[in-house]
Amino acid sequence: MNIYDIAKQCEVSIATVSRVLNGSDKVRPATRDKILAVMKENNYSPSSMARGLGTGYTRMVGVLWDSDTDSHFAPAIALIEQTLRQQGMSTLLRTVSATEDKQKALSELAQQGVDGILVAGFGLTDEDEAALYTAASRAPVMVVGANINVPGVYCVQCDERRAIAGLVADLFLRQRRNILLLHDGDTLSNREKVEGYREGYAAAGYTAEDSRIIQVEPRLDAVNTCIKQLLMQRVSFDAVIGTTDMLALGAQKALQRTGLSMPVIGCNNSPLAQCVTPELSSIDNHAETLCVTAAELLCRCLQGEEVSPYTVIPADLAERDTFRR
Amino acid sequence: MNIYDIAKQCEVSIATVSRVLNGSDKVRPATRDKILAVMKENNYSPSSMARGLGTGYTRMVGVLWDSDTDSHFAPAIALIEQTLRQQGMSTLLRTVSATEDKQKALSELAQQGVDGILVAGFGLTDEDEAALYTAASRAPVMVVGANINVPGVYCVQCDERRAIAGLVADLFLRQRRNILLLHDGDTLSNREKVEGYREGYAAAGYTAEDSRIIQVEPRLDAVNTCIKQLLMQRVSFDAVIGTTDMLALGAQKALQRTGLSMPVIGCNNSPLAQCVTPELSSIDNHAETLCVTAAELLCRCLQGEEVSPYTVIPADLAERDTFRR
DNA sequence: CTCTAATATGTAAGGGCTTACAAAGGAGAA
DNA sequence: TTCTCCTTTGTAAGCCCTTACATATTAGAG
Repeated sequence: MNIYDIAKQCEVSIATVSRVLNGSDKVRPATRDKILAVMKENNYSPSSMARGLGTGYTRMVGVLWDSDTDSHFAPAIALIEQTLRQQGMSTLLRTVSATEDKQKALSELAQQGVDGILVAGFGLTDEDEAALYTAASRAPVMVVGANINVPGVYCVQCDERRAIAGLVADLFLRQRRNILLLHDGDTLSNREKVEGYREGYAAAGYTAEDSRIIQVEPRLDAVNTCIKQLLMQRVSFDAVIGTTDMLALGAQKALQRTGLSMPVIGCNNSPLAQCVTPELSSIDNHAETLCVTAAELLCRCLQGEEVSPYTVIPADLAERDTFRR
Repeated sequence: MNIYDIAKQCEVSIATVSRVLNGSDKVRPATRDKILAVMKENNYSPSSMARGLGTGYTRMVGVLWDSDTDSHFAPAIALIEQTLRQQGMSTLLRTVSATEDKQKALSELAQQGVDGILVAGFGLTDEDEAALYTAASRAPVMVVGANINVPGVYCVQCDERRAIAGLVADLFLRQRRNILLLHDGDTLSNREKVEGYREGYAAAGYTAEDSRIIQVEPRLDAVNTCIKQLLMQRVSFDAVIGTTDMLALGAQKALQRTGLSMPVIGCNNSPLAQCVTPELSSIDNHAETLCVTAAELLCRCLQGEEVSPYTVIPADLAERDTFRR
């Protein structure tokens, strides 16, 4: 069943059918109704392929998704899909693991003919900028949760740097001066968090010590080992910030086992944080808002609207059991 | 840059270029090499739209994903995408929330022109069978985690029914005769679990009481309220099985608050289970294996291979803190 | 009842690829 | 050298739409 069949049944030309398909207003209502009726009757739906060929647009957005991210990201990707769908866009999903080549993923996605690209939940590093640039020359690229200054690349980010700086200030007020910062690698996003941490120290007139900025694998057991080692090495600390909830949680569990108690704060405010006992405090990066905003802005961009290349939304702290102590 | 440009640069016809593109063996090696070189040089990639139009295949699989599922499903969807990609297929993601019309989602997906459909993490009910049937008439449908007897619909399932029956038997051996079963609705999958539960009772010569089969919203607070109510109503139980980890976890937390301790077992063995203290026991449905198998079978099916309409893999129990007590 | 100006519809040319069929080229045999 | 018979390449007809442009219809004005 194609557009010709419909046209024939309605005794009109395919152009008229096509107009109806595209919501053109230059069709007499009676004609339109008849065509719509016949379409429905025959359960006709136009070939997205042919349409794509004709217009040059696939109405698909490629979503690049870091599959190693905290699983809290699952709802986020659903939100992205829903938002895109509301704007008439489909979601072509492409996952990338930490060990995979992000650049390759990006270029493959660009070659798939998507109209736009959304990069989400991603530990982007400097090296990825080139790939982003190339991809952006094919289709607008929207990055969630990082700040990348590349033409054609748009960013939506949550101000976690400031949030962490504020958190450090707060801890200082409570005489916590040796704050451990756990992160999971040199990504753009982590780098901002480290900056925030340093800013917090600087604002209080201190200098953050590198020995308390620790990189660790994002697995509970790795964090456990790490904390134990630090204790053995007599590295002193009186509070822990993790750049993800997973890291903070690992630390919390490790401390719990050794009978220690101190403020432990994670990032992302994932569902995990509320599931555990004691409940984990976490910096809320409003992943939902971030994702929805990103998807919406991308769609606007695709519709030819002028869109700001950088959008920030504020973060805040979800204070729970592991905060005041 | 299109196939004509490449053809011109190589001084061959587009047919030859197309043959190279499709890996036909009827091209002289020298010609092939030259064409490949020019393609690479120009960073050419064929239009998937045009290809789709030509062949009738989009090389896309529509993945229908229940966005309300436990977020443990996130890794699963990544696995699906990766498996499909290995087979040369792209993933068109479509999420559906509990309140949305699954049938509509299914038919929209079918109309998008995907070559196959994979239904995952889904609380399917009887009513969805019709939609599955319709969708299956357009493209093969693969359902993960349910057993649906509809032509054109393939299923891959984990034998949770048997696993739960076994679990109940085990609890009986430990003199637990009043096992609470928490589920989150009348889905095909839950129904099987309930059946398993009943089977377990029956095998021991008892009859399961409906008063201990409780439906509850899949939220921690709802479960908490539910358990409290049950205790107030003096419904006696000496063990809890949840059809998801979330449910079991909610029960565990509620019991903990009231100072009670008994075996609590969830389903799905999500990462959550190991993150909490005490660690949650869970029936492992091997979601990863399930997903990979489903994706692979679907691809085989798309390649015209004969595929069994129903595949089962065994479940087993991850025994943790909340099991032996 | 014309004539003009909208408005509604039709025609046909792409868009970039696949593929059946036709044609040309080359190798080996006679 | 000429004649088959493969092998390699080319031609052209789709695939199903969109859309610029041409044409037909209609409404309103005169």
